[in-house]
Amino acid sequence: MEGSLELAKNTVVGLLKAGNKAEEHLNSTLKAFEISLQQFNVLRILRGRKGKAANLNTIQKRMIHKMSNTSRLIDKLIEKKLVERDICVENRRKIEIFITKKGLQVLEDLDFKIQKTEAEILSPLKFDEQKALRALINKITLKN
Amino acid sequence: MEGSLELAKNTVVGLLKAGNKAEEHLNSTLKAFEISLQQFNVLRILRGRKGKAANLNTIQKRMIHKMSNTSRLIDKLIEKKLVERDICVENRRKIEIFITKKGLQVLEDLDFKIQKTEAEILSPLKFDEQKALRALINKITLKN
DNA sequence: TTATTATATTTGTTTATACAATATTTGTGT
DNA sequence: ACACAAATATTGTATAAACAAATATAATAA
Repeated sequence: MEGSLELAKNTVVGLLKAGNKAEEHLNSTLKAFEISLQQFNVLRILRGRKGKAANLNTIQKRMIHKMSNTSRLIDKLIEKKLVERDICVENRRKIEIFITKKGLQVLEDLDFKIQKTEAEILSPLKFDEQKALRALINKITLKN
Repeated sequence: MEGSLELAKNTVVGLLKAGNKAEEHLNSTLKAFEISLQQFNVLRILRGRKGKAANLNTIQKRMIHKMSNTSRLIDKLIEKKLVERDICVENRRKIEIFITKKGLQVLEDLDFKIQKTEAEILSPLKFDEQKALRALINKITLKN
C-alpha cells in the first residue's frame, strides 16, 4: 500500500514538472515574438479588461509568478509600445496601465499559435480528463 | 456550453499557477537552509541512487527545470560540501557526482519540514483526489 | 593515422528573478 | 495641522536562468 507521504511527494514533484513543461512549451512558442510568458500573461490580463485600465497591484495579484518585479516587466512592454502607463488621478500612488492597439495586434497574432501549444500540452488528456484536472488544480490554487 | 479552447487555456494557466505556488511554498521552506529548490531536487536525486554516482547528464534529465545550468548548480553544492565531483575513469568526458555525508544530513534535517510543506500545498485535496491529480499530471509529464 | 563528427561538460554573457531598501502619496489619530 | 503609519510603486543589488559558444574527450570514417 502506498503511503500518503510518498503520494504527496510524487504529486508535488509531478505538479512542478508539469508546470515547468507547460512553461517551456509556451516560452518556445513566444520566443519568435520576443515576448516572455510573463509579459504575455500581463497582455492577456489587460485585454481581458476590455479597454479599462488596470493598476500594477491588480496585475500583480493575477500574475503567475507572484514574486516577479512587475514594474520592470511593464517597462519592457512600454519599450515595445505594447502598453502605456499613466498616473492615476484619484490616487497618485497608483498607476494605470492600458494595452495599446499594437499590443492587441500582437495578442491576435499569437492567439492561434498559443491555442495550438495549449492543445499540445494537454494532448494526452481527453476532454473530461482536462475538466477533472482543472477542477483539482483550482482547488489548490484558489485556497489561501 | 464551455468551449474546449477556453477549457484548455484555463487548465494550462491553472497548471502554471499551481506549479508556481508549490514552488514558492517549497522555496520559502528551503530558504532557511540557504538551498534552492533546484539544488534540493538534485540532492534528492543523488540520495535516491543510494551511494552510486550519477553523471551530469543523468541528473539533468531528471531535473524539474530542464533548461537550467547543471554545471554551476553542482558548483554551488560543492562549495557547500554537500556533493563531490569526480572525473569518470572509463569516459573522461563524463563526471560523476556523489552526495556527501553532510548532504545526506541536510536532507534528513529537511525531510520533515518538506513533508509538512507538501501536505500544506495539497491540503485542499482528499487522498483520492491527490491520486487522481497525480495520475492526470503523470499523463502530461510522461508523454514526449 | 588523421580528419571529422558526436558526446559531455564548462564558460561567457545577457536578461530575469527574488528580495530589500527607498521614495512618494494617502490615510489616521491626536 | 502635525506626526506617524499604511499603501503603492520604483530602484538597487545579488543571485539564478537561458542560451550560445567554447573546450575536451571519444567514436567513427577515410
